[in-house]
Amino acid sequence: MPKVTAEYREARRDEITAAALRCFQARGLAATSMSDIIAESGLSAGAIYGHFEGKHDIMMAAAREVIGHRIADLRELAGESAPSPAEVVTRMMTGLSGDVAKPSLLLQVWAQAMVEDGVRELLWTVFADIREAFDHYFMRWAVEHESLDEVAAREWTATLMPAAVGLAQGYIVQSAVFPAFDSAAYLASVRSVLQQ
Amino acid sequence: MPKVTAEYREARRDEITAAALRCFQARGLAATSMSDIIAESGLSAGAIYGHFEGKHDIMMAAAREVIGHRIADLRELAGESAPSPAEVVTRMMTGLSGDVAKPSLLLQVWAQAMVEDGVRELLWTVFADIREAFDHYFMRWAVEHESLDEVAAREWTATLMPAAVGLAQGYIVQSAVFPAFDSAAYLASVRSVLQQ
DNA sequence: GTGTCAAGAACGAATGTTCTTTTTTAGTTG
DNA sequence: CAACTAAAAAAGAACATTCGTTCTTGACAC
Repeated sequence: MPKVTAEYREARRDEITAAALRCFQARGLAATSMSDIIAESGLSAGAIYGHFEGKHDIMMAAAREVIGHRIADLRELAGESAPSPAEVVTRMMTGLSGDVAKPSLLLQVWAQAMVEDGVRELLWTVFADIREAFDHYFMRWAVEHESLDEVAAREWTATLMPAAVGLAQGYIVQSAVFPAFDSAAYLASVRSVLQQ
Repeated sequence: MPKVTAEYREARRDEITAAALRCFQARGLAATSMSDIIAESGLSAGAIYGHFEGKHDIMMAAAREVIGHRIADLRELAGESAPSPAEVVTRMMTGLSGDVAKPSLLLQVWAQAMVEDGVRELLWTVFADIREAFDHYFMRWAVEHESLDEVAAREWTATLMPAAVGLAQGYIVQSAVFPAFDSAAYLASVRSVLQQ
């Protein structure tokens, strides 16, 4: 029989995850040590190991936190009137600001996925979700605004998809790498190449 | 007075760098240890520290090796007849295959740049070079094929630039992350959004 | 033989994790 | 409602291991 409520435990977990995210942001995913996380959280080693199995477990929780949020943004578009491809991609990118998922953290997660199976699989499912959402919106746009039949719309969407995803990824790379990244200019550029 | 020739020393350095690159590719930049590099190179700790100051020094050499090659490709375009933006971006991406700069390694370097000043500065200079090259080709195309005057060409280029760079970065991310990445489809998609 | 190179044992510091101890908690009893 | 209890959570010292680096030794080139 537990001595604290489930809510309390979950809150503690979130606390630790948040501290870990701050460390990952500052020092990088791989370079962050347990001591760093312990110090940042203000807790002790024993406390943390009561909530997570180990460093790998914390990293996965942090990665989930970081890349999971991207989907929610896209779902919100569902209610609005059929958005153009440029609007869909724009939403994906602007949703980043103010999120836990700082671009530099996303970059860290991507790099970690090259090396760690768990992160890679997590990343695949998220990218699959994003593509599915893009596909939904693009198809609708193709039929309603480009006046294409189902077959032509499918082809049009398939052609557009890689570049649309790539533009979103480029946004993340550039905003992470360049200190004076001009977000508005990038969005304008995206609108321009995706024509409207 | 050295007992071996300068060529011998440089060859040794390259040997070590190559071994390090193999390790970085397999285990990731941050997770690779000196023991890994020592074992992979077949040399000893003493030998390696005779050629590099330390791990940081090796990482920088590897990073230079990885991202430095991107420029050479672009320079080759200079001779050919004014390439279209799509051709420029395509060249940037296709040049990756068969290079030391495997996309997954580039991703590692980008992530490392978030954390290590030396790598970040190196990355900035490379990206600046790439943009400069893009700028050169885009301007020429704007004047010769879009019949724009200098001022309009500059604006046209500025609008196109962020997306063009982003598309190239998206290619790297996708080819690194997705096991079944369809390179040809991506290139077709780029040609499509950059119209021709 | 003198001066450089390579080998690999050796070093302290830092790593992720566990273990023991102390503190806190919720539930029970008087 | 106060005191007690059993159990769980937190603290932090302690652990073996691995880290990056240095040092000592022997081998080899000129």
